[in-house]
Amino acid sequence: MSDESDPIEAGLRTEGVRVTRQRLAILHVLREATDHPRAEDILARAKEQDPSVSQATVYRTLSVLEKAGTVLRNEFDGAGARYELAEGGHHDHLIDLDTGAVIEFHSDKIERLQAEIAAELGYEIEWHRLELYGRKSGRRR
Amino acid sequence: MSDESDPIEAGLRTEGVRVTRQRLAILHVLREATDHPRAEDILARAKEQDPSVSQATVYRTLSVLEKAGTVLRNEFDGAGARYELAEGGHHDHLIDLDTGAVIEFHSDKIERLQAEIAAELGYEIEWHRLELYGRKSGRRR
DNA sequence: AAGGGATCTGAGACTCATTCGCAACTTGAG
DNA sequence: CTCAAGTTGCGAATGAGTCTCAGATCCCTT
Repeated sequence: MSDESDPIEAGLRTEGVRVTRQRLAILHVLREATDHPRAEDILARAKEQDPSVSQATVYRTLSVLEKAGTVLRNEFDGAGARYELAEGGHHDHLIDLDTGAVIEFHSDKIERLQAEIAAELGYEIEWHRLELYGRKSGRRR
Repeated sequence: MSDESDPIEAGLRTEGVRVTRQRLAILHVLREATDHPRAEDILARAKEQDPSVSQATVYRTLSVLEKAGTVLRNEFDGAGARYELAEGGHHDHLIDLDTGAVIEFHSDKIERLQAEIAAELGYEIEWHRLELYGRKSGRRR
């Protein structure tokens, strides 16, 4: 069941993170997810695969994976954190205020400007968070 | 004690928001604040001026003032919201990871780029959140 | 200046996401 | 295969923020 050729799994093992059944289930959920699920959703989906997964473990695992750099935590709306796998490079988010859909985007220009601004203020950016909240053009509010 | 010539106060009154002793105390705290205080801090400081102010009222008032556009709510670190008066135009934040200091900045260029990107995706931005987390240049991590 | 109804407020109960404590169970190095 | 260290499930605990409700206050009206 455990695919030793999996790069994420191997990476975790290398970092001394134990790869348990529950963690694999949660990782699997994140891989399949096309949305940015909340802990609650992740728990529900992980249970389908392994009913023994508990809420506490979901939170603990997400925390472990976040520290390992495998998972990213977002807080779009203030109704609980939403998670995504960190694969595929850095990106920011555009949240559709009408549907709640989350669109990922990336702009080197903006990244560069951010670094410039920080430099002007005498800082070096460690990380940043950019979220755009908007509606499809031409929609009545 | 109530200064009728105060623009914020007058504005609220005009919008049908009642100006109470407690609300004035909270408003006063926000005016004096140079940091971006949390609800907890605001409560403590407001109590110095008017001991009758309660936690519930702080939250309710901040919510009322936010809706009125008088106050801005931020969530920098995930340890509770931090507030600031909305006067002085839009700006973004740079958070010093070493000291926790919050530096305000504004860049028309970035704002323009954000709008462009959103437009390309078929969206119009309603509002956005940009936070840079960094350290003073040349500091060892 | 006085009346009075809608709006506010304080206190404490309550919600909800997230974290903890601990005994039992797994993982993985040797 | 063994066993210490790392994990897990459960349920209790936490903490920011919200709600309920009776009493207090604001401020429009007269």
